[in-house]
Amino acid sequence: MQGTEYGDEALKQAMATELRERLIEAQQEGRPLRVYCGYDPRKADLHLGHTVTMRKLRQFQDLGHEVTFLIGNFTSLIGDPSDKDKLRPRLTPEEIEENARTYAEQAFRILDPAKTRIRYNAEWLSKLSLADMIPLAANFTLQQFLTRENFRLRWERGDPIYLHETFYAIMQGYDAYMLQADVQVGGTDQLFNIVTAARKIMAFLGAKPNIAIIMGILPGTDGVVKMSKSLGNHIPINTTAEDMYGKVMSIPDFVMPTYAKLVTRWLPDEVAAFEKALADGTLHPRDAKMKLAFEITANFYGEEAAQRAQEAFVRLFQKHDLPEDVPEFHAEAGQSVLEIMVKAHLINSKSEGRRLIEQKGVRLDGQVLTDPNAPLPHPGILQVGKRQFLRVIF
RNA sequence: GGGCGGUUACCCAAGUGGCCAAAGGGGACUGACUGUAAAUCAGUUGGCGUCACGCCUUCGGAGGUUCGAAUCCUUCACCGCCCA
Repeated sequence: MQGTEYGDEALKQAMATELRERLIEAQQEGRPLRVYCGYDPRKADLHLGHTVTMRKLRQFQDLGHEVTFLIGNFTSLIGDPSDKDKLRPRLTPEEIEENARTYAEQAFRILDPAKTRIRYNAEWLSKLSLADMIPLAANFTLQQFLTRENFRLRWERGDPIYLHETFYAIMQGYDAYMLQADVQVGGTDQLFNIVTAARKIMAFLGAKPNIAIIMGILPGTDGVVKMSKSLGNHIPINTTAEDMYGKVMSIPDFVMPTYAKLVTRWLPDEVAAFEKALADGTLHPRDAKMKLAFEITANFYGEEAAQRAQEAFVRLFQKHDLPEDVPEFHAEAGQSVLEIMVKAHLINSKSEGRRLIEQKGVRLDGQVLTDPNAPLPHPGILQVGKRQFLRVIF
């Protein structure tokens, strides 16, 4: 149950007990547990936050259970209650398919492809009729939805709550039923969908309710707010080992334990030891973070790449040396610093470049440049900000 | 259907005729410092230029009033609250 977050001890105990019972039951029936988690492929690029549930699925896989990676190609057409005010462009089936493919591709950096079933919920949801929906919907009251924090807060704030958003939970419950799931994994934002909706619908349709594994939410690089691309605090999966390593190094010290729990392969004992060593000072926070960054990077890019990323990090930020590979740029003699930066896409606008120069953020071979319009005095290594380098040659 | 209120930069949010490229917070970026791209402190955060000065574009869309509009008027779109 490492990294789980039920927000209620009784619920956690109930789920733990039920999981134990279900394990015994499955064993007697000579079958593995059926575990699933659903993902809506609205965006193609995943970040670390998305991998928390995948890691939990992977653990189940490693223990020999049957894992289904459910792609919500139907639910994603309708929309997720969490972002409400943006009009979502309707994705074409081709776009959804493309997103789903890259989604699965990235997910397989964590999941074992050979042991993962991929299903699409349009397979059954698109066939439900209104007549089918009525008895399903009759399991719920508006009051139940309104007690859900997510909706309640919006209700109190006077934010819109659309009618179709209530379908979402019902559809997710139906997914669980169709997959005959023993266990459903999800983030804390899925608590209602999994515990209230899915269990109710499964029971109503005569199946055994699924057991909820509710994972904590991974904070972003700011350490506080949920990781999300639109907030700019995310660590993308499709990047480089160096970038991932560096981004992990930029998280605040206090969230290290959370990261250790949610996005490493470490066992509970190891995490506890890590936490303890940090708390009593036997592990230096910097070394702890390097260990964390190494583990996370190795997980996605392999040990070797993680090693290289770590070396690059030490060279660049601890010893202030140059990175190994510096891109080259052919400048014409007489080109100004600003022009070179724009041409090499180091900056987005000339104003941005001027600001950087004013802030002493641009260096040539270690010398701070002060005049944006002056021609580059000589070829050399141009450093823009902390981490952008360019070998300028004439 | 009626009445009232709202729509501001990456996000949240102030601004009700000129001192508004637009307060504050978050995020992001830069510098100093260091234990690191952490923490802390300071700064920057629409674009362009002949760059301590000027020009252009932006406050939901389109028109209008005015010497001058994010601010006033008309209209359209969307949202909320109350009434039906």
